[in-house]
Amino acid sequence: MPGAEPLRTVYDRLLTAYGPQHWWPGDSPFEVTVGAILTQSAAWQNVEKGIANLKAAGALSPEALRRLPVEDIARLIHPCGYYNAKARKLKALVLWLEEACGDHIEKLSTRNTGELRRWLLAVHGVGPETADSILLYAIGKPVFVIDAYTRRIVGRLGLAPARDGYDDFQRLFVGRLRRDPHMFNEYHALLVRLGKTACRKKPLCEVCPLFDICLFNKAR
DNA sequence: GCCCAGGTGGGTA
DNA sequence: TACCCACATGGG
Repeated sequence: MPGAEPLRTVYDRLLTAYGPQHWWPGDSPFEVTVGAILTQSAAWQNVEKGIANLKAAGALSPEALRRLPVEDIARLIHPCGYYNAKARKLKALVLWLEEACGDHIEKLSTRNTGELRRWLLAVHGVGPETADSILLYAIGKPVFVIDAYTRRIVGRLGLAPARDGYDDFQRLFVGRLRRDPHMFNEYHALLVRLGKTACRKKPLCEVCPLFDICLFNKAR
């Protein structure tokens, strides 16, 4: 595949350095889906607290979330931040799940990926990253998730202009790599791992597996 | 006290 | 279409 080499190199190096990341954390496709909403512009540590609260309250199911008043959901997910906004988003999501698949997320795997993505994007609170996280991590579709870490890292490697849009970044990966959900899953998780550790702080650059090919270092 | 974390929607020019 | 802002907690 044309242009695939740099992306393969990055993947191989990250996998060697960090090993499999076993993503997405979550006991069920529904928990993964809820996590995709709660993690919007939030630290995962806070998301875990919200999910634990939902579990403890017996509220981590589509039926329970449809039944609960939005104020109660907001209280349970308080640690996640934007709790009022996210409570409304969860409501919209579980209403959609009932309509889309009768709450059986696994049934969605047989549907056309593009149609499913457009359908998800029409749900309040589901943008491109959230839709793709659900498609890949909850449904197993071969879509590449682009997040802030991915943009930053790809930009620093000089593989794409940092101001490119979501779809531009996605085409970069999907167009140059084989469409393998397992590899896309691992690749995105590894980019987040890198972003959370070495890529976050300048002094840690020396331990970054991509140190020598990072423009950020060459410019210094 | 400040910055940022696995974004999205709505309003305005 | 392209910005700008609201939405909010918790850890470093």
